[in-house]
This record gives sequence, structure tokens and C-alpha cells, in this order.
Amino acid sequence: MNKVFITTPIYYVNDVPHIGHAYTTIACDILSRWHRGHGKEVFFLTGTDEHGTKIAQAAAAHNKEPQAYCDEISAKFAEAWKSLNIKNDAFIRTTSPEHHRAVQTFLKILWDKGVIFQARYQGKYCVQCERFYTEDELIAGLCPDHRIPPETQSEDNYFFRLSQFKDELLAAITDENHPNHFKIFPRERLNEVIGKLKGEVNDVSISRATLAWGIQLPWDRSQTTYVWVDALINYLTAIGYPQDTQRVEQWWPADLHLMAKDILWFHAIIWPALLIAAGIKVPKKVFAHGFFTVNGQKMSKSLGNVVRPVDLVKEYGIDGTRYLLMAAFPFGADGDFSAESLKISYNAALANDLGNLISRSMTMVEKYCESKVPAGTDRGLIDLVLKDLEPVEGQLEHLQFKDALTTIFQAVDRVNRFIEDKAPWKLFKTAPQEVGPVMRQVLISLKALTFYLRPFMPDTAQTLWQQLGQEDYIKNRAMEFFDKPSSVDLPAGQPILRVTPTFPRK
RNA sequence: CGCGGGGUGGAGCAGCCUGGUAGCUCGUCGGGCUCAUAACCCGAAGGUCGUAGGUUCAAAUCCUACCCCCGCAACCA
Repeated sequence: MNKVFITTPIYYVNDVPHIGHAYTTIACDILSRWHRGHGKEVFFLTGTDEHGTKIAQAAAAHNKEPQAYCDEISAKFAEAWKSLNIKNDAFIRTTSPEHHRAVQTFLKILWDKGVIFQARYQGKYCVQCERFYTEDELIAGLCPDHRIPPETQSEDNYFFRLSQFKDELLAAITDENHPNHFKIFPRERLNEVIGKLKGEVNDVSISRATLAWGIQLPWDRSQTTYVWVDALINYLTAIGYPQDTQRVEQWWPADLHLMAKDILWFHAIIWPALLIAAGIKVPKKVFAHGFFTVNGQKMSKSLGNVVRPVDLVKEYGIDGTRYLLMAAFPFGADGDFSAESLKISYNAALANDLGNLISRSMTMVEKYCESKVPAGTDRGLIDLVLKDLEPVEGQLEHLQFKDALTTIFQAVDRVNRFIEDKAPWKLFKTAPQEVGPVMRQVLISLKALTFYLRPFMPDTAQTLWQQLGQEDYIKNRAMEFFDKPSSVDLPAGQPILRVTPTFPRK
């Protein structure tokens, strides 16, 4: 399998991007870069979700036409990803004509297959959730998510027979040999989904009669597609569905849908059910990461503690931000970002360990080795460093970003300890001929490290790459490296460049 | 019976699924080094793993009960 199709959710344009969005997107970017570095063909998709009542309302509140409003906010997402060095292969917008066509085609298939029916629905509808709730689901008569009283609404809607797929879905997620098998991670979330699936599963409304800002149902223009159904189909639109069958064939099924845990149900149940109903393969893996608090509190506008990606980038740089977000707590679990711990983490890992290692190494090569890669044959350190780094492969395979970083920084520590142990500054005085082989090992170890740092910190890796006197781009060399790490090397005599400190202390 | 997360040395966390020397980062104390971004290296102190039971040769780890903390209104990954 040589292709990897990775997606973030498409982000709802009723607010500008914050670090929650960035968190998911950075994680996908790291995976994309890692896979590309291993020679895989990667399609990394992100984008914006632009339909629905809330968007129409938000636009009205800004005195804008919905489309103009969407254009504006959507652009901010695209900009944010640029500023975080996100290299997505496509940026999809649900207001695009291609997406309209895809949604209508997809829904028409479901309609023709008879899995959609019309019913007069009377029920409790939460405007915020844009969904109906059963009496069971309400808590003290309030929406369980929003804690507001739902409106009693009655209208003719179209419904998708989700209940019909309940057993098959349960089998699909629990039985590895099921033809529609797909994985849900992490474990807690899988258990949660299984639990819900074993309970009552209701058919879901897929259209609204009163919503104008959306995509009309192909067989009934008086009805507009429910935003969630609209949104999920983006994953198909982006790869050319329905007309470009070749591209669809090439990329589908998606290898990974990554998202936060609040929208797992849509991705793990509704989406696969829709696909099965339409006769399309289900995604291979759905991973829901956790929520986080900021300084121990939920991020909120009213508390004024919403953190924007730009704020962090300003303080810690692009790579610093990418590192800090991934290193703070295990991916998948809930966690906290505090201003204090970010700073501590930055100084400890990036400035003191990695930044200083680079700095001291380059200085010593300059002072003791005439700024050139020295000759030598010892590879003891290099072998140990490569051994240290081996677990990264499996850790990234399981989206354990924090663990992968821990592993990488253990290798960084090893190089620091090696330098301490060999004390080139002493050797320079007592046995100068021994300095070269020591520094050579340090430099080659740094080169190896660079390949592992690259997905997390692409600019840093490229800079370090150039400091090591390498030309070209590191990304073009990753495949060759990972093909046979043990042969990593540097030509003796190659000039080493010194540049300004990477990750200055804060 | 609403849902979920958590209680582990001073702080923040990992380990718990697949029982068997309690690990990491920061901080503190002592030492070393001086190549380096007041950094780096070595050593030390410090924990009855929320409480009470149970299972077991053995439990932070499995089971039961209980106590406490946090998120689940809005924005929202």
C-alpha cells in the first residue's frame, strides 16, 4: 500500500482558527510529512465547512452575504495553516460547485437505494446542535450539549435509515475480518461507540425544510441537506467524486480521519453507514483526539482565554509551536496547555537540549576542526542513536506524537552525554588527533536526528541540514535515509556552517 | 440511574488494557565541566500510587464500594 489519504475535519467557519483547529491540523501535517519522507504518496486534506443555520446567522450578524462571509473566514483558515507551515494537498470548501455536485450525486444514490424516507417529524430540536433529540437524550428537558431548551418543531423531513445499519456497523468495528472493517482509536473512544451502538440507534434527519444556506436535495428542492451530511461528503469531493473515478479509485478509502472526540459519532457511525448504504468503501481508521484546557480552564471567548495560533507562533516560532502542542500531553487523551509549562518545556527541550546541542557542536567543529567534517571511522555513538530512534516508527504509526518526541529527545540527550564523556575540549589539549573522530560522530548523529525532527519541525530540520553543509532539501533525502539508516554518513572535509542559535532561551 | 476525564515523591505527567524492581519533565540540594543558548554532565533527597475491602504467591495495575476534583451554557479541535 503506497498511498495515504489523511484528513482533518473541515472546520466550521463561524469563528476564526484557534489552537484547537491547529492541534488537529498539525498532527495531520506531521503524519503527512512522515509518510512522504518514507516514499508514500500522500494526500492530506483539510478545508472549511460553510453551510448551515449558524453560518447564515453569523453572516447576517456581520451584515454580510453568507458567501462573502464564508470567503473571508475560510481564507483565514488557509492563512493560519500557511503560518504554521502546514502542507496540505488540498483545501476544500463546501460552498464550491464541485461539492454541491458531489453531495447531490451521493444523496441521489441513497435515495435510489431506498435508504431515505420522508416523514413528518415532530420533536425537540436544538438549534445549536442542528439536530433533533429524543426525550431520552434530553437532560431535564434541555439539550445535553448546550443546556438550552430545544424547540418543538414539526416538519416534513427526509431521514436516513441509520438504524438499519446498526448491526452491520457493530460487526464492522468489532470484527477484523468483516468486509467493512475499520478501526476506531483510541480504545476509550471505541468502547464509547460500541456502547452507543448497542443502545438505541435512531434514524437521522438528513434535511431541513427551513434552511436556505445549504445544498438542495436533488429530488426535492424545497429541502436543504443537513449540514453534517453535507460536510462528511467533502472527503469524497476532494478526490474528484463523482466524475473523476480514477482519482477516487486511487485515493479512496481514506486511511485516516483525524478529529477531536466531539465529532467522533459522525465519523465513526454516520459516515460509514452512509458509505455502506451508497456502496462505497468505509475509511480504514478513525482517530479521535482529546480536548484540552488552557491554564486549567476551558478555552472560551467569554473568559477571554482563547489562544490563537498566531499568538504562539509569535512567542515560540512555527516549529516551537508545533513541538509544544504535540509534546504537552499524550495524543488522544485530554490535557492542558499552560503558559508556564509551555515556556518550561520550550526552554528545557528546545533551547537547552536540542538548541544548545547544535550550538556547542557547531562551535567545537569550528574551533577544533576548522569548520569541516573531520575524518574518522568510529560509529559507536551513531549506532546507539539510531537504535534509540527506532521506536519512532511505531509510535507515529499509532499517532503517539508525544512518545515519539520523547524518544527523539532521548537520542538528543545521548549525544549531549557523549560529548560530556569524550570532552573534546580536553582532548584538544591532550590528544588533538582524537577530537576529529568524536566530532564526526556527533555531526553524523545530528544528521540522523534531523530526519526524525523533520516532520515535527520542518524549518529547524532544514536549517540544521544546511548547517551540516548539506545542499538540496532534506525532504528529498529522507527516503534514502530511511531505506537504510545505518549507512547515514557525512563526507570528510565538507564545510560546516554556523548560524544563529536555534531556539533561543525564553 | 445522563456522558466523559482524573486523583502516583514539591509542581505537571507516564505507567493501569497484557498484575511481578514506581518512570519522565521541571523544581530542590551537593558535585563536575567550561565546548555551548547562566547551558551541559554526575549524584542525592523526596512517593503507605484518593479511601476501605476483595482476588492473587504477587496489585499503582484486576474486582467491589465509597470520597474528592474537572469538563459537558456560549465560541469550539
